[in-house]
Amino acid sequence: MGNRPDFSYVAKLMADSSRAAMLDALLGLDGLPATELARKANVSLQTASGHLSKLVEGELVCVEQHGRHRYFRLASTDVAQAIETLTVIAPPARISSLKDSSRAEKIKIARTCYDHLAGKLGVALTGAFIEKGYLVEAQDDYIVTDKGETFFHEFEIDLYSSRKKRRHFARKCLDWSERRYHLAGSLGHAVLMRLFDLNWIENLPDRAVKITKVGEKGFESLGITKKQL
Amino acid sequence: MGNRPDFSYVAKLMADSSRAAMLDALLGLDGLPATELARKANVSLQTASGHLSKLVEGELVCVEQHGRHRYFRLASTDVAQAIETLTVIAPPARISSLKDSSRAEKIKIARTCYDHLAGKLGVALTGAFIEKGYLVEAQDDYIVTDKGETFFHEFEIDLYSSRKKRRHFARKCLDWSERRYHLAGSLGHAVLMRLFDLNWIENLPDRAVKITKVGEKGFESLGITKKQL
DNA sequence: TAAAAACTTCGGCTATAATCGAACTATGAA
DNA sequence: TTCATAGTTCGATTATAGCCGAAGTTTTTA
Repeated sequence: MGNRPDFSYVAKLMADSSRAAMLDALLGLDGLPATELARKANVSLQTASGHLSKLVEGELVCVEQHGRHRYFRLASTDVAQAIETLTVIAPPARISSLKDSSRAEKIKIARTCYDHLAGKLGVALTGAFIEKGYLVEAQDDYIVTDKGETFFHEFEIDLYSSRKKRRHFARKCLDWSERRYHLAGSLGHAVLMRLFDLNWIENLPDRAVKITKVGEKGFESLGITKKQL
Repeated sequence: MGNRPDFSYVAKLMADSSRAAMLDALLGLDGLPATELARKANVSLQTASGHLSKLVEGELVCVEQHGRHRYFRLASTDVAQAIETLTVIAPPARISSLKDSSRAEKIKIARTCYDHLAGKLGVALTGAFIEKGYLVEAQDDYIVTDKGETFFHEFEIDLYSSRKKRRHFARKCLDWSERRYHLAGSLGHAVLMRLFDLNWIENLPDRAVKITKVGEKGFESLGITKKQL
């Protein structure tokens, strides 16, 4: 290898199935304690602790200490992005039961991707924003138009405080199931939070998301029909 | 894990340092025989053969048989993309010598990324195409404008035969050093080939690329100054 | 001040897989 | 038809690292 960063180091950290299960759980945005992550990965607390120190050492994960609790999070959205990009070329999950199959279907329709909306719904919503002229595409980001400023204001999303955040504002993110870009960054996060507030969507297990009755009408008002999903 | 594809399977394939060295070599676009890949990874032919069957089995790599030779390639640009995205969060290569440091610098300025141009130069060139109105951004791709059609024709790139290829035409690709998108796909490839033909750039080791004297003037005519790089 | 909870460290066991020598197959050249 | 080249398969060895039991540290609760 030349003088490029060594990607195999990161790959090694993601390669172990226990660590992968923990990273997967951490894609869920909430900071989780070691006990919870041990449970998700089906290993003892000691084993989990060892894995977590490796992930922290490798800067894939960071810790916040609150008294005797230590909450683990993904270190950056880049880590989430890397996991999603690997998922694009990963072999599809083997479907062993009817229940699995319906779950797999749901997760492709709508899910959260780290801290924003992904799946068919995420892609469709981003498409609708562009269609209506609220967003335009730029190199690595989306740009909010004047029309968009008005819209997001009416949608009760505070663009000012989103922009202030020390992170990308309207980043593009590649989706593993749709292989299309969709809105991420602090604006993507704010949109997701607003959709929960409005009760347009509800959480299902494994980061899948369900569209409520109210949501169906809401998304239709933005030009997204049920058929598209 | 829910019913998502298992990214740890792919990570495991990339985690071994011998396989990583092979994948790294294959980012260089040329199909390479097993003997060559064994040499790059510093392992015996038997070991290399074992690794390569795993990579093929995992669909990260594909083979073309020509008589007793078997040429290995990355299976898709998505694989190259996944490697590049992992590289974004990988720890920087440790710089142990002055020679390493200048090599690391060179590789950030200009290099080939799989089959197209990347690094500062790749990003700057793509930026110039957009600036001059030859390309506009779309969701996952760039679109060639009418002005662009004329330009690429004058630049002696055959858009028709690039479009015909069974692959993305003007895809976006994320760069690990610049963290910016740049032009990939068959058009990105054609541009790279044309730059070699014009003798604007020359190959250095490890996929780094050097701008020639002729190239300096050429890139300047496209509005890319040496300072930008 | 004692006990419980959250987590880490240490040590030994075990399974996985990376490695290469040796033997094998298949293609191409002399 | 014989030899060389390119590559694969098999088997034995070895190193790595994942795993948990046991014991330790620190903080909160009682």
